[in-house]
Amino acid sequence: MNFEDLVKKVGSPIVCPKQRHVFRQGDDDDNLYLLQQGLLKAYYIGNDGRETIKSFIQPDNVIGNLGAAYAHEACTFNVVALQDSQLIRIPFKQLIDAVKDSHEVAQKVLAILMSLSIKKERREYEFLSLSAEERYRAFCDTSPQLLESVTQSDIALYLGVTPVGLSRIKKRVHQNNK
Amino acid sequence: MNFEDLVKKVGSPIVCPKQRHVFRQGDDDDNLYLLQQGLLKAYYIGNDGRETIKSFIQPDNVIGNLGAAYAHEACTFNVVALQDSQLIRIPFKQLIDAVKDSHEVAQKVLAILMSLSIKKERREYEFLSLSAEERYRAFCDTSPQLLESVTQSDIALYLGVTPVGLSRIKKRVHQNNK
DNA sequence: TGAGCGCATTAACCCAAGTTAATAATCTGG
DNA sequence: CCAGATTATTAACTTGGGTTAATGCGCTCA
Repeated sequence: MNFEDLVKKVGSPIVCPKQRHVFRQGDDDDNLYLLQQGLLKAYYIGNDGRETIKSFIQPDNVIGNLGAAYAHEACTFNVVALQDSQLIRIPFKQLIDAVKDSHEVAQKVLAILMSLSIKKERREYEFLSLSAEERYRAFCDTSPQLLESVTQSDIALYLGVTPVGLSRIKKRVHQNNK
Repeated sequence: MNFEDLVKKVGSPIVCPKQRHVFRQGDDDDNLYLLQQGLLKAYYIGNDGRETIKSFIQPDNVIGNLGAAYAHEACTFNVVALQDSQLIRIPFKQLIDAVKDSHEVAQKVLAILMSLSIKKERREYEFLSLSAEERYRAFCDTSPQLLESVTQSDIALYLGVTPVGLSRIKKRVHQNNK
Protein backbone atom coordinates (compact mmCIF):
# COMPACT_ATOMS: atom_id res chain seq x y z
CA MET A 1 0.00 0.00 0.00
CA ASN A 2 1.31 3.48 -0.76
CA PHE A 3 1.23 6.37 1.65
CA GLU A 4 -1.62 8.23 -0.03
CA ASP A 5 -3.85 5.20 0.18
CA LEU A 6 -2.93 4.58 3.77
CA VAL A 7 -3.84 8.14 4.69
CA LYS A 8 -7.17 7.72 2.94
CA LYS A 9 -7.79 4.46 4.72
CA VAL A 10 -6.80 5.23 8.32
CA GLY A 11 -6.99 9.04 8.37
CA SER A 12 -9.99 11.07 9.51
CA PRO A 13 -10.52 14.56 8.09
CA ILE A 14 -10.81 17.16 10.84
CA VAL A 15 -12.13 20.68 10.59
CA CYS A 16 -10.58 23.01 13.10
CA PRO A 17 -11.90 26.56 13.21
CA LYS A 18 -9.67 29.44 14.28
CA GLN A 19 -8.96 29.44 18.01
CA ARG A 20 -9.87 25.81 18.55
CA HIS A 21 -7.27 23.44 19.91
CA VAL A 22 -6.16 20.31 18.09
CA PHE A 23 -4.78 18.95 21.34
CA ARG A 24 -3.57 20.27 24.67
CA GLN A 25 -0.66 19.81 27.04
CA GLY A 26 -1.43 16.85 29.25
CA ASP A 27 -3.70 15.19 26.72
CA ASP A 28 -3.16 11.63 25.75
CA ASP A 29 -3.18 11.96 21.99
CA ASP A 30 -1.26 9.48 19.89
CA ASN A 31 -2.16 10.83 16.52
CA LEU A 32 -0.18 12.53 13.85
CA TYR A 33 -1.91 15.40 12.07
CA LEU A 34 -1.32 16.35 8.49
CA LEU A 35 -2.28 19.96 7.86
CA GLN A 36 -4.03 20.48 4.57
CA GLN A 37 -5.20 24.06 4.86
CA GLY A 38 -4.86 26.81 7.41
CA LEU A 39 -2.24 27.66 10.01
CA LEU A 40 -1.48 26.17 13.41
CA LYS A 41 0.77 27.08 16.29
CA ALA A 42 2.36 24.65 18.72
CA TYR A 43 3.14 26.20 22.10
CA TYR A 44 4.11 25.49 25.67
CA ILE A 45 2.69 26.90 28.86
CA GLY A 46 5.61 26.89 31.30
CA ASN A 47 5.46 26.28 35.04
CA ASP A 48 5.25 30.01 35.57
CA GLY A 49 2.21 30.21 33.28
CA ARG A 50 4.09 31.89 30.44
CA GLU A 51 3.53 30.93 26.83
CA THR A 52 6.38 30.13 24.47
CA ILE A 53 5.93 29.05 20.88
CA LYS A 54 7.50 25.88 19.60
CA SER A 55 6.54 26.19 15.96
CA PHE A 56 4.09 27.39 13.37
CA ILE A 57 2.68 24.71 11.12
CA GLN A 58 1.85 25.48 7.50
CA PRO A 59 -0.06 23.33 4.99
CA ASP A 60 1.51 20.03 3.90
CA ASN A 61 3.36 19.72 7.16
CA VAL A 62 2.84 17.30 9.94
CA ILE A 63 2.40 17.92 13.64
CA GLY A 64 1.98 15.61 16.54
CA ASN A 65 3.51 14.89 19.89
CA LEU A 66 6.01 12.22 18.95
CA GLY A 67 6.86 11.36 22.53
CA ALA A 68 3.22 11.05 23.41
CA ALA A 69 2.46 9.04 20.31
CA TYR A 70 5.44 6.73 20.42
CA ALA A 71 5.89 6.16 24.12
CA HIS A 72 2.31 6.79 25.21
CA GLU A 73 3.15 9.76 27.35
CA ALA A 74 1.08 12.88 27.90
CA CYS A 75 1.46 15.69 25.38
CA THR A 76 4.03 18.26 26.43
CA PHE A 77 2.64 21.08 24.30
CA ASN A 78 -0.54 22.53 22.83
CA VAL A 79 -1.61 22.98 19.23
CA VAL A 80 -4.20 25.57 18.28
CA ALA A 81 -5.52 26.88 14.96
CA LEU A 82 -4.53 30.45 14.10
CA GLN A 83 -6.76 30.27 11.02
CA ASP A 84 -9.66 28.02 10.07
CA SER A 85 -7.88 24.80 9.26
CA GLN A 86 -8.41 21.39 7.76
CA LEU A 87 -6.32 18.47 8.83
CA ILE A 88 -6.18 14.74 8.66
CA ARG A 89 -5.78 12.77 11.82
CA ILE A 90 -3.73 9.59 11.55
CA PRO A 91 -3.34 7.24 14.53
CA PHE A 92 0.39 6.91 15.01
CA LYS A 93 0.14 3.23 15.72
CA GLN A 94 -1.38 2.63 12.32
CA LEU A 95 1.60 4.27 10.71
CA ILE A 96 4.01 2.17 12.69
CA ASP A 97 2.15 -0.97 11.79
CA ALA A 98 2.12 0.00 8.14
CA VAL A 99 5.88 0.50 8.24
CA LYS A 100 6.09 -3.26 8.70
CA ASP A 101 4.01 -4.02 5.67
CA SER A 102 5.01 -1.45 3.14
CA HIS A 103 8.36 -0.17 2.04
CA GLU A 104 6.78 2.88 0.56
CA VAL A 105 5.13 3.81 3.83
CA ALA A 106 8.38 3.14 5.64
CA GLN A 107 10.23 5.49 3.32
CA LYS A 108 7.62 8.16 3.74
CA VAL A 109 7.56 7.90 7.53
CA LEU A 110 11.33 8.09 7.47
CA ALA A 111 11.13 11.19 5.29
CA ILE A 112 8.68 12.82 7.68
CA LEU A 113 10.85 12.09 10.70
CA MET A 114 13.94 13.33 8.91
CA SER A 115 12.29 16.55 7.92
CA LEU A 116 11.13 17.13 11.51
CA SER A 117 14.63 16.35 12.76
CA ILE A 118 16.27 18.71 10.34
CA LYS A 119 13.91 21.52 11.34
CA LYS A 120 14.61 21.00 15.01
CA GLU A 121 18.30 20.90 14.29
CA ARG A 122 18.13 24.31 12.64
CA ARG A 123 16.14 25.73 15.52
CA GLU A 124 18.59 24.32 18.04
CA TYR A 125 21.40 25.97 16.11
CA GLU A 126 19.62 29.29 16.09
CA PHE A 127 19.08 29.31 19.84
CA LEU A 128 22.61 28.18 20.55
CA SER A 129 24.52 30.34 18.15
CA LEU A 130 22.45 33.37 17.25
CA SER A 131 21.37 36.43 19.21
CA ALA A 132 17.71 37.41 19.38
CA GLU A 133 18.32 40.02 16.69
CA GLU A 134 19.98 37.49 14.41
CA ARG A 135 17.10 35.07 14.97
CA TYR A 136 14.68 37.78 13.94
CA ARG A 137 16.65 38.50 10.77
CA ALA A 138 16.78 34.80 9.96
CA PHE A 139 13.03 34.54 10.51
CA CYS A 140 12.38 37.44 8.14
CA ASP A 141 14.56 35.80 5.52
CA THR A 142 13.15 32.31 5.75
CA SER A 143 9.48 32.89 6.62
CA PRO A 144 8.31 36.19 5.15
CA GLN A 145 4.78 34.80 4.72
CA LEU A 146 4.50 34.24 8.47
CA LEU A 147 5.45 37.87 9.12
CA GLU A 148 2.14 38.72 7.44
CA SER A 149 -0.15 36.18 9.00
CA VAL A 150 1.05 35.97 12.59
CA THR A 151 0.88 38.65 15.29
CA GLN A 152 4.10 40.26 16.36
CA SER A 153 3.50 38.97 19.82
CA ASP A 154 3.48 35.39 18.57
CA ILE A 155 6.62 35.97 16.53
CA ALA A 156 8.29 37.27 19.67
CA LEU A 157 7.32 34.21 21.70
CA TYR A 158 8.59 32.04 18.88
CA LEU A 159 11.94 33.84 18.84
CA GLY A 160 12.33 33.56 22.59
CA VAL A 161 11.83 37.23 23.47
CA THR A 162 8.95 39.27 24.83
CA PRO A 163 6.74 41.32 22.52
CA VAL A 164 8.32 44.45 23.96
CA GLY A 165 11.74 43.09 23.20
CA LEU A 166 10.85 42.26 19.62
CA SER A 167 9.49 45.75 19.07
CA ARG A 168 12.87 47.16 20.09
CA ILE A 169 14.74 44.71 17.88
CA LYS A 170 12.61 45.65 14.87
CA LYS A 171 13.26 49.32 15.45
CA ARG A 172 16.99 48.70 15.66
CA VAL A 173 17.06 46.49 12.56
CA HIS A 174 15.02 48.78 10.36
CA GLN A 175 16.93 51.87 11.44
CA ASN A 176 20.26 50.31 10.55
CA ASN A 177 19.03 49.00 7.22
CA LYS A 178 18.04 52.45 5.98
CA MET B 1 18.02 -9.79 9.45
CA ASN B 2 18.00 -8.27 12.90
CA PHE B 3 19.65 -5.01 13.82
CA GLU B 4 22.58 -6.54 15.68
CA ASP B 5 23.50 -8.63 12.68
CA LEU B 6 23.16 -5.72 10.33
CA VAL B 7 25.51 -3.65 12.45
CA LYS B 8 28.00 -6.49 12.42
CA LYS B 9 27.70 -6.85 8.68
CA VAL B 10 27.81 -3.25 7.47
CA GLY B 11 29.44 -1.48 10.41
CA SER B 12 33.16 -0.74 10.76
CA PRO B 13 34.68 -0.44 14.21
CA ILE B 14 36.49 2.87 14.67
CA VAL B 15 38.97 3.82 17.34
CA CYS B 16 38.97 7.51 18.09
CA PRO B 17 41.54 8.76 20.59
CA LYS B 18 40.84 11.80 22.74
CA GLN B 19 40.94 15.06 20.76
CA ARG B 20 40.51 13.44 17.37
CA HIS B 21 37.53 14.40 15.26
CA VAL B 22 34.97 11.90 14.03
CA PHE B 23 33.86 14.37 11.38
CA ARG B 24 33.96 18.10 10.83
CA GLN B 25 31.66 20.88 9.73
CA GLY B 26 31.68 20.97 5.92
CA ASP B 27 32.58 17.30 5.57
CA ASP B 28 30.52 15.05 3.39
CA ASP B 29 29.90 12.20 5.78
CA ASP B 30 26.79 10.08 5.40
CA ASN B 31 27.43 7.68 8.21
CA LEU B 32 25.76 7.09 11.49
CA TYR B 33 28.05 6.39 14.42
CA LEU B 34 27.16 4.20 17.32
CA LEU B 35 29.26 5.04 20.37
CA GLN B 36 30.37 1.99 22.30
CA GLN B 37 32.84 3.46 24.73
CA GLY B 38 34.10 6.92 25.54
CA LEU B 39 32.58 10.38 25.28
CA LEU B 40 32.01 12.69 22.32
CA LYS B 41 30.92 16.24 21.88
CA ALA B 42 29.07 17.66 18.90
CA TYR B 43 29.64 21.37 18.39
CA TYR B 44 29.23 24.26 16.01
CA ILE B 45 31.69 26.94 15.03
CA GLY B 46 29.56 29.99 14.23
CA ASN B 47 30.25 32.65 11.62
CA ASP B 48 31.93 34.73 14.28
CA GLY B 49 34.28 31.85 15.11
CA ARG B 50 32.66 31.07 18.43
CA GLU B 51 32.05 27.53 19.55
CA THR B 52 28.69 26.34 20.85
CA ILE B 53 27.95 22.80 21.93
CA LYS B 54 25.07 20.88 20.44
CA SER B 55 25.31 17.76 22.56
CA PHE B 56 27.46 15.32 24.48
CA ILE B 57 27.25 11.72 23.31
CA GLN B 58 27.55 8.89 25.81
CA PRO B 59 27.94 5.15 25.14
CA ASP B 60 25.05 3.33 23.45
CA ASN B 61 23.94 6.49 21.75
CA VAL B 62 24.03 7.37 18.13
CA ILE B 63 25.43 10.44 16.44
CA GLY B 64 25.52 11.52 12.85
CA ASN B 65 24.57 14.42 10.71
CA LEU B 66 21.10 13.39 9.64
CA GLY B 67 20.75 16.17 7.08
CA ALA B 68 24.10 15.33 5.58
CA ALA B 69 23.37 11.62 5.61
CA TYR B 70 19.82 11.76 4.30
CA ALA B 71 19.95 14.63 1.86
CA HIS B 72 23.67 14.44 0.99
CA GLU B 73 24.47 17.85 2.33
CA ALA B 74 27.62 18.98 4.06
CA CYS B 75 27.84 18.43 7.83
CA THR B 76 26.71 21.44 9.80
CA PHE B 77 28.60 20.54 12.95
CA ASN B 78 31.74 18.84 14.29
CA VAL B 79 32.12 15.77 16.46
CA VAL B 80 35.26 15.25 18.54
CA ALA B 81 36.26 12.73 21.17
CA LEU B 82 36.55 14.08 24.72
CA GLN B 83 37.87 10.70 25.86
CA ASP B 84 39.44 7.79 24.00
CA SER B 85 36.44 6.29 22.27
CA GLN B 86 35.32 3.31 20.28
CA LEU B 87 32.54 3.58 17.77
CA ILE B 88 30.95 1.72 14.94
CA ARG B 89 30.49 3.48 11.64
CA ILE B 90 27.37 2.55 9.71
CA PRO B 91 26.72 3.96 6.25
CA PHE B 92 23.33 5.60 6.49
CA LYS B 93 22.29 4.34 3.09
CA GLN B 94 22.75 0.75 4.23
CA LEU B 95 20.37 1.37 7.08
CA ILE B 96 17.78 2.89 4.78
CA ASP B 97 18.09 -0.03 2.41
CA ALA B 98 17.75 -2.50 5.24
CA VAL B 99 14.55 -0.79 6.36
CA LYS B 100 13.01 -2.10 3.15
CA ASP B 101 13.98 -5.67 3.85
CA SER B 102 13.54 -6.09 7.54
CA HIS B 103 10.79 -5.10 9.89
CA GLU B 104 13.08 -5.44 12.81
CA VAL B 105 15.59 -3.02 11.35
CA ALA B 106 12.77 -0.66 10.46
CA GLN B 107 11.52 -0.70 14.04
CA LYS B 108 14.99 -0.10 15.38
CA VAL B 109 15.70 2.78 13.00
CA LEU B 110 12.38 4.26 13.97
CA ALA B 111 13.28 3.91 17.63
CA ILE B 112 16.61 5.65 17.08
CA LEU B 113 15.00 8.53 15.23
CA MET B 114 12.30 8.86 17.86
CA SER B 115 14.82 8.97 20.64
CA LEU B 116 16.81 11.66 18.82
CA SER B 117 13.63 13.61 18.21
CA ILE B 118 12.56 13.43 21.80
CA LYS B 119 15.94 14.65 22.98
CA LYS B 120 15.87 17.59 20.62
CA GLU B 121 12.36 18.38 21.72
CA ARG B 122 13.46 18.57 25.33
CA ARG B 123 16.38 20.80 24.44
CA GLU B 124 14.15 23.08 22.39
CA TYR B 125 11.84 23.36 25.36
CA GLU B 126 14.69 24.25 27.67
CA PHE B 127 15.97 27.04 25.44
CA LEU B 128 12.50 28.40 24.88
CA SER B 129 11.10 28.22 28.35
CA LEU B 130 13.93 28.13 30.86
CA SER B 131 16.47 30.73 31.98
CA ALA B 132 20.19 29.95 31.92
CA GLU B 133 20.08 29.24 35.65
CA GLU B 134 17.15 26.86 35.26
CA ARG B 135 18.93 25.10 32.41
CA TYR B 136 21.94 24.63 34.65
CA ARG B 137 19.79 23.18 37.41
CA ALA B 138 18.11 20.84 34.94
CA PHE B 139 21.51 19.75 33.64
CA CYS B 140 22.72 18.96 37.17
CA ASP B 141 19.59 16.91 37.77
CA THR B 142 19.58 14.93 34.57
CA SER B 143 23.30 14.53 33.79
CA PRO B 144 25.30 14.44 37.01
CA GLN B 145 27.89 12.12 35.40
CA LEU B 146 28.68 14.77 32.80
CA LEU B 147 29.33 17.32 35.51
CA GLU B 148 32.29 15.15 36.46
CA SER B 149 33.72 14.36 33.06
CA VAL B 150 33.28 17.58 31.13
CA THR B 151 34.99 20.92 31.68
CA GLN B 152 32.92 23.74 33.04
CA SER B 153 33.67 25.69 29.93
CA ASP B 154 32.09 22.99 27.78
CA ILE B 155 29.07 22.82 30.05
CA ALA B 156 28.70 26.57 29.66
CA LEU B 157 28.82 26.39 25.87
CA TYR B 158 26.27 23.59 26.00
CA LEU B 159 23.93 25.66 28.15
CA GLY B 160 24.23 28.68 25.89
CA VAL B 161 26.22 30.94 28.22
CA THR B 162 29.88 31.93 28.49
CA PRO B 163 32.20 30.18 30.96
CA VAL B 164 32.27 33.38 33.00
CA GLY B 165 28.49 33.43 33.05
CA LEU B 166 28.28 29.83 34.23
CA SER B 167 30.73 30.50 37.03
CA ARG B 168 28.43 33.24 38.32
CA ILE B 169 25.36 31.03 37.98
CA LYS B 170 27.04 28.25 39.97
CA LYS B 171 27.95 30.66 42.72
CA ARG B 172 24.40 31.95 42.89
CA VAL B 173 22.86 28.46 42.86
CA HIS B 174 25.12 26.97 45.51
CA GLN B 175 24.81 30.00 47.78
CA ASN B 176 21.03 29.81 47.75
CA ASN B 177 20.98 26.08 48.29
CA LYS B 178 22.94 26.32 51.51
C1' DT C 1 -20.97 55.23 15.94
C1' DG C 2 -18.92 54.73 19.78
C1' DA C 3 -17.33 51.60 23.75
C1' DG C 4 -14.20 48.23 24.57
C1' DC C 5 -10.68 45.06 23.49
C1' DG C 6 -6.33 43.40 21.81
C1' DC C 7 -2.05 44.61 19.68
C1' DA C 8 2.15 47.48 18.93
C1' DT C 9 5.11 51.12 20.46
C1' DT C 10 7.65 53.75 23.68
C1' DA C 11 9.77 55.11 28.07
C1' DA C 12 12.00 54.29 32.57
C1' DC C 13 14.12 51.34 35.39
C1' DC C 14 16.41 46.90 36.55
C1' DC C 15 19.10 42.81 36.16
C1' DA C 16 21.33 38.78 34.02
C1' DA C 17 24.79 37.84 31.26
C1' DG C 18 28.58 39.43 27.95
C1' DT C 19 33.33 41.38 27.73
C1' DT C 20 37.83 42.11 29.17
C1' DA C 21 41.32 41.44 32.15
C1' DA C 22 43.76 39.99 36.22
C1' DT C 23 44.62 36.21 39.34
C1' DA C 24 44.48 31.66 41.11
C1' DA C 25 44.28 26.77 40.59
C1' DT C 26 45.08 22.63 37.93
C1' DC C 27 46.88 19.79 34.42
C1' DT C 28 50.43 18.12 31.32
C1' DG C 29 54.56 17.06 28.94
C1' DG C 30 59.49 17.29 28.83
C1' DC D 1 59.68 18.45 39.26
C1' DC D 2 59.21 22.49 36.95
C1' DA D 3 57.37 25.60 32.96
C1' DG D 4 53.88 26.60 30.21
C1' DA D 5 49.25 25.94 29.07
C1' DT D 6 44.60 25.35 30.16
C1' DT D 7 40.69 26.10 33.27
C1' DA D 8 38.07 28.48 36.90
C1' DT D 9 37.12 32.52 39.62
C1' DT D 10 36.44 37.25 40.46
C1' DA D 11 35.97 42.19 39.48
C1' DA D 12 34.54 46.31 36.75
C1' DC D 13 32.09 47.90 33.23
C1' DT D 14 28.67 47.51 29.36
C1' DT D 15 24.56 46.00 27.17
C1' DG D 16 20.48 43.48 25.59
C1' DG D 17 16.40 42.30 26.96
C1' DG D 18 12.78 41.84 30.93
C1' DT D 19 9.19 44.37 33.51
C1' DT D 20 5.74 47.61 34.17
C1' DA D 21 3.01 51.01 32.69
C1' DA D 22 1.27 54.57 29.72
C1' DT D 23 -0.27 55.77 25.05
C1' DG D 24 -2.09 55.15 20.54
C1' DC D 25 -4.12 52.50 16.96
C1' DG D 26 -7.11 49.71 14.72
C1' DC D 27 -10.69 46.06 15.20
C1' DT D 28 -15.27 44.27 16.20
C1' DC D 29 -19.88 44.13 17.42
C1' DA D 30 -23.82 45.82 19.85
